[in-house]
Amino acid sequence: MQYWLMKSEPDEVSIDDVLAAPGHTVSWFGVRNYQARNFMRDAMRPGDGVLFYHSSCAQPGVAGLAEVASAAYPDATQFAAGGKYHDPKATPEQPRWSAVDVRALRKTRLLPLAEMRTIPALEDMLLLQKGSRLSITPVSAGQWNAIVKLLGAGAASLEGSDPRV
DNA sequence: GCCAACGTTGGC
DNA sequence: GCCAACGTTGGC
Repeated sequence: MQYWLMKSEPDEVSIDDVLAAPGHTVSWFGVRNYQARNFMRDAMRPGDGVLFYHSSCAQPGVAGLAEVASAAYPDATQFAAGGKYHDPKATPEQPRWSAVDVRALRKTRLLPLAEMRTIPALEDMLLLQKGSRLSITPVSAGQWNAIVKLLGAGAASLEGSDPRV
């Protein structure tokens, strides 16, 4: 079991959007960074915990808890000629980009980026490192537990009695 | 809108 | 393999 932080622009896909989707699940497509792709393709497993982070918005920060809901599969948008995510060098035989399904578990209070920066237990988070821009980053168990604690009782564990919405 | 920082591309 | 140019990210 591993933990991840995944960034989404709420104008595109917010935690509310995922909770409103069928099965509270969406396909995480459109990643076009090799490091982020490698995390999805090589390291993510169904059931991994996900901090759902809102980026490029007025109030950047962790907005909810989610989980990885599938193994990685080829991102279909890479094959769509004329589409925003088209990659002319990708073919169905030799796909370049991967996606996973992500299921929202619950919306939390917003944990602002500025607050995260003040918490000693989080100082090593990749998200907080200078110049870090990766849209998917691994989160340690200690960082996960510290954040879940900050977000309040009931969020303490993904394996809890009923953490789902 | 600004701009620092990073990733990718492509000429050489 | 180097590195300049360009594009993107994302906080502020």
